[in-house]
Amino acid sequence: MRIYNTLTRQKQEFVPIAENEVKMYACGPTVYNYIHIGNARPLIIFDTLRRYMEYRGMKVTFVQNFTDVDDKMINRAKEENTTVKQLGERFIDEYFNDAKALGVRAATIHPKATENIDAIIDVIKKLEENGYAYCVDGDVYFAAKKFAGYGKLSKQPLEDLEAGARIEVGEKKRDPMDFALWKKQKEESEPAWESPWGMGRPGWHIECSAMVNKYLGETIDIHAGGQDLIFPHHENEIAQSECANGKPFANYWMHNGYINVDNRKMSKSLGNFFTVRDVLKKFDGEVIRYFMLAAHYRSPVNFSDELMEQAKAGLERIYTCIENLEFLLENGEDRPLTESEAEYVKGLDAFKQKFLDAMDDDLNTADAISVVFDIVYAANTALLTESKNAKEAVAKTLDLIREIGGVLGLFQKRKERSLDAEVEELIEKRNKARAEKNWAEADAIRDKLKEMNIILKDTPAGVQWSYVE
RNA sequence: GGCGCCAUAGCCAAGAGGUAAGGCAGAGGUCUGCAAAACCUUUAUUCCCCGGUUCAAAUCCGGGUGGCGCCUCCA
Repeated sequence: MRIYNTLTRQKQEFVPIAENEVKMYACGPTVYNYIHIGNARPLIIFDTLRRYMEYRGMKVTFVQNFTDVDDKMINRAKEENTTVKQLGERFIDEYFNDAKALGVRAATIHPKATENIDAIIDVIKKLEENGYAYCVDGDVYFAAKKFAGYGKLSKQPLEDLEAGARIEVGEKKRDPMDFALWKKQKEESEPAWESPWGMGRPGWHIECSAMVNKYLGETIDIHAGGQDLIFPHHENEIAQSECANGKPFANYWMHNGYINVDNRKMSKSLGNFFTVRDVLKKFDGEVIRYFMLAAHYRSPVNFSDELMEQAKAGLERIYTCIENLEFLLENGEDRPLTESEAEYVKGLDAFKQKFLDAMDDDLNTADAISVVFDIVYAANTALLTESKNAKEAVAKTLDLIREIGGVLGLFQKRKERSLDAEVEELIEKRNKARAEKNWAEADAIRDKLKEMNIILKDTPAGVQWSYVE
């Protein structure tokens, strides 16, 4: 598998440190609000990457943190008249609700900053020992210029960075490029922990370094996140981890592109964001997931209702096919494949290979989805027109769609397969009316069922029904 | 100012030297008692523009134009 590595700005063959084992870390959300659709993109993308690697037989340890203490948390807790702890707990719960709706599995480990203060302090201590950190009146800073590799991820020359850097009022850094590792407690009400530098809390960047180190080790395979984290967050993580451990931090850096609204980056700070929760009121989580995976993860994508409608319609084409195949399977025959069916089944293998090739090429999920449409087309032309198919041909098609879907986190929904007696009776009555060419009654019954959200289709293999919301 | 990304049909979107995938929407048709679904036909002689390299360029190089991002909390 080839992966685009931000560190080298190239697609590279992915070679894990330990054979068939992947250690992967992604920066998770700060839990002071519902996640927005822009947060959803990396969640869905890297969940898909993890699923694919597992599918290819690798053991993936995936760590995604929750930032549950920082300025935003503190401010929000004040506004809501609650504690930082309660705020964090609430939105971590809400995170899992949204993630579930998006088909995003829980990571192997979801560590919280507040539960890893010891590990964080240890890293800062190490940095101090190694001469990269200094304490000024209870605040601890990282001396960026001491690290020769500073800027290697963002490819920013240090001088140019410095020109744009600012020093906030009240900060006591020695150099504009330095950043906080530990922040002194300013008010009683702020959450704080004991440390060698007094009561305080961790800076933002250090928690990721500490958690990677604690849960995955000194060097990991993949570190992932949004492009906006490249600088300064990921740059700082590299500096902290490599200076503490004296070893490379992450071998592959993966960064997803933004979600835009009217071509402008969607972000909490611009206020032009949609929460996942809101979008879920209009569209199924699977539509969101499909939408995200229909474009390459590194390119920017616009978000709008219109685009979501398009995504929904595309997804529906696939589900219609799945439903048709399920119906065909019920009515299929247990018999050997005919020559043309055998030919068709052979073609399925080619589709699978195409899917693997797409995913191997830097997670090209857009191409991977187009393979599903290829399968849909093949099935529609080869199977749908027949009244009796060999069960094997139908089952293999369904299996392949579900297999690919399992990797993409799509196409797993199964419709309820039971009808109540009243509906069964109506369908029976309509069949009778149709046999007698009593079209008026047949249509009346069909309309009535439609009102009950049951849609009937008269197919070569018989009457097929489906339930719609 | 520094660093970087993007531009492919009405819309979305792959393709990254070998002659433009796929989806959505639209139009016409086939099938159907009528529908639905599906299928067929149709929608880019051309990939923002201008040069160059090459037998061959949407793909590589140079120069424009337009849009966006990071450099400050952000996925």
